[in-house]
Amino acid sequence: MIKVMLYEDNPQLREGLTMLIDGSDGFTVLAAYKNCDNVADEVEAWKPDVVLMDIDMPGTNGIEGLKRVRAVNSDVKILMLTVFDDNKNVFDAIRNGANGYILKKTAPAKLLEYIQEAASGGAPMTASIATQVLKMFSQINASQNENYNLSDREKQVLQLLVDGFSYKMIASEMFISIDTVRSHIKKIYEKLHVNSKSEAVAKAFKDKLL
Amino acid sequence: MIKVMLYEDNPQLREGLTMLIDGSDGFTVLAAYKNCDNVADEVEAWKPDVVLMDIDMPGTNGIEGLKRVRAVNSDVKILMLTVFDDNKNVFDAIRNGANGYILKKTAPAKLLEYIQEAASGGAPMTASIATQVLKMFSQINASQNENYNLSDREKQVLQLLVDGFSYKMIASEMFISIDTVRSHIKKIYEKLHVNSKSEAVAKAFKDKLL
DNA sequence: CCGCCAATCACATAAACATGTGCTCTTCCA
DNA sequence: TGGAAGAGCACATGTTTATGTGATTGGCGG
Repeated sequence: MIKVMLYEDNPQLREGLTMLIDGSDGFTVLAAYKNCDNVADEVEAWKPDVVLMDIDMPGTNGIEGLKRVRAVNSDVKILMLTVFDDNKNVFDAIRNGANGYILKKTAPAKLLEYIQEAASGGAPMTASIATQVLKMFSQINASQNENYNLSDREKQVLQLLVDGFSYKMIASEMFISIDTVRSHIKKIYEKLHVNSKSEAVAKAFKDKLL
Repeated sequence: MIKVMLYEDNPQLREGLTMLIDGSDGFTVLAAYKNCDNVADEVEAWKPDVVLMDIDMPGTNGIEGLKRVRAVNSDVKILMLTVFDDNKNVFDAIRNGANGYILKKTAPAKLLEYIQEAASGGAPMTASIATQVLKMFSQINASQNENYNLSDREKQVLQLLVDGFSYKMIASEMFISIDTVRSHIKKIYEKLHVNSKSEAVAKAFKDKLL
C-alpha cells in the first residue's frame, strides 16, 4: 500500500485527486492540505511514501515546500505537479531534490503509474518535462572541446598554473628550471591565444581543458 | 504514419522490433540495419521521423552513430536503446542530442508510446534513466555557495580579472585610479584567502562566484 | 640521413603584480 | 554621534610575469 500526501490549493482538484488515488487499489491518501505552511511538520507526522506537491500555491509555494521537507527528510519521494513546463521551476525543483515533475493534465491512469514509479525509486516525468531537462543539460555542456593540441608536459604546467603555483614552484614541482617553465608557458599562451596567466587559467576552466 | 528506422545488431531483436513496430497502426519501419557504419547517409536517404538506436553495437557504436547523424541532421528524433542505465552512456547520449533514452526491457506497448512521444517532440525516458539524469543534474549544481561577502565593486573587479583585464585596463574601464584597483584586489584576496590573480580567477570559477 | 619538434636550459629587460602604509570621504547604524 | 566599512587615492619596494633571442638534446618519420 503506497501512502500518499497531497498539497494542492484548488479544492476541486484536491478532492478529485484524493478520490482518484484513495479509490485505487494499492494506494491510500493519508492527508490533503491546501498549502505548505506547515509542510515539514505534517510530513514528519504522517510519514508518507510519496508527496504530491502543487507548485503554484498561494503563501508558501511548492518549491519552498520542497525545500522545507528536504531540510528534514531526504527519503520521502516528492512529485511536483504543475500546469506549465516552464524552465525555471523545473530547474529549481530538480536542484532541490524533487523526485519527479509531472503536468496536471496527465491522465489519471498515468498519474497512478507515476506515483507507483516514484515510490519504487524511479524519477517519473512527463515527456515534455524531460525535454526541458535535456535541453538544460545540453546547454550546460554546450561548451565545446577545441583541442588546442597541448602536449602532456604543457597540460601539466597548465594544471599547476590553475592550482595557483608560481613559476618557481612549478619548476621545483616538476624538477626543471624556471626558464623551462617559461618556455612551456609561452608555448601554452600561443596555443590558447592568450597572453597572461589568468587568461590561461580562465580558458582552462571555460573550455574544460583539464 | 510515423516513419521509423532501426539500428540493432542482434538479429532476433531487430526482427522482433521491426515486426512489432511495423505491425502497429500508425507506425512503419522504413529500414533496419545491424550497424551504424553508414548511418548518416542512410538517415539522409530514408528521412525517418524517429531512429531507434542501440548503444552497444560492434563497430560504430550508438553514441558515435548519434554524433554522425547529428552532424548532418538536427531534426530527426533519436531514441537511444540500451540494456543498462549506466551513467556514462546516458550522459554522452544527452550531451550529443539524443531525444530519449529507454531500456530494452521496456514493454512493447510502452515502447510504441515512447516512439509516439518522441515523434511529437517529447523526450521519453524510462523512470530509471530519469533518475540518473536528475542525479547528474544535482551533482553538477551541488557546488556550495560560500559567500565570501564580496562587495558589488569587488565583484566587478573580480569579473574583469576573470575576463583577462590588467590592473591598468580595469582602472580605465571602471574610471578609477590604478591604486584603487590595487586596494580592491588586495581586499578580494583577503576575502577569498588567495594571494595571486590566477588563484582568484580559479576560485571564481570553482565556486561559481560570478 | 636529415629535418622537425618537444623538452630542456640560459640571459636579459620591461611591464605587471603583490604588499605595506597612510590618508580622505561618505554612508550606515548602533 | 561616533565608529565601522566601502570606496577612493598616493607612494614605495620587491617579486613575478611576459617576451625575445638563442642553444642543446633526443626521438620520430619521410
